[in-house]
Amino acid sequence: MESGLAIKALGALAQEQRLEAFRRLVQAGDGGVAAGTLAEAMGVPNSSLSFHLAQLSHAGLIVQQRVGRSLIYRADYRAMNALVAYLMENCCGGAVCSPVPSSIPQKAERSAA
Amino acid sequence: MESGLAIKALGALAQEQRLEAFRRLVQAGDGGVAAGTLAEAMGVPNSSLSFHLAQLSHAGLIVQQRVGRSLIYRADYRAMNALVAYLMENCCGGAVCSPVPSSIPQKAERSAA
DNA sequence: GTATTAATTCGACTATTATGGAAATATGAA
DNA sequence: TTCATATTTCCATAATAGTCGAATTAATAC
Repeated sequence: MESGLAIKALGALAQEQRLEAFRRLVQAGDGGVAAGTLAEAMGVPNSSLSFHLAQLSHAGLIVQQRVGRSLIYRADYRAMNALVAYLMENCCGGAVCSPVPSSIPQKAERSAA
Repeated sequence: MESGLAIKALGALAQEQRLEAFRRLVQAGDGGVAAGTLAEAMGVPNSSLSFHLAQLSHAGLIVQQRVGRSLIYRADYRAMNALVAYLMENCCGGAVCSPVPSSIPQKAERSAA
């Protein structure tokens, strides 16, 4: 991933409503969510959410698909993977950034405290 | 990591100069870099870089330490770890986000000791 | 065709962020 | 103390981002 795209993706996620919207889309999985449904669930005006979805979309983090009158949005996991990979490669000293998802029992905390 | 802090960290990295500054600090490792040295290396006015360093600092991604007349800045790897972990847990479907950046040359020089 | 539903784009506004020179603060040296 | 260095804070300004009602486009149904 190129740094300009990473910056766009980071900026897209760096906002309360957008982060929440993205999280909901991730949770919704492959089925995705229609724009209006999402706006109502979040208690945000349609036009505001539309603005935020456009930003996420422009950053490549979500994709849209028209189904009848609705526009279904879905998280693009590959883009998210690419972003996480970028951060680990470029911002974690080139070494392992100890990714450790919480479900895995942890052996020991390193010197950290 | 709490979502408010994640948003701050994401926002801190979502800017060209700040992302570059952070990357340079990561590369510099434990020795850190003085503010002025970094500003000159990046070709950015001192006052501008100071503003950006303050943002990174406020987001918890870097720390500062005075050494004589200089202020040395260092990347805080734990904060970065926490951010990556947050993204993987909350924005990758709760499952593995297939991080695997294949072969990274392990640099081995880090606080682990 | 008109009406209804779903969503976006427009427009006007407010708020936040970024920029960089000048002034202020902090340290160390003569 | 006075001078030089290192960096921040202040200030004014420019630029970008966020908000949301109203107008517009798109699809479907009657």
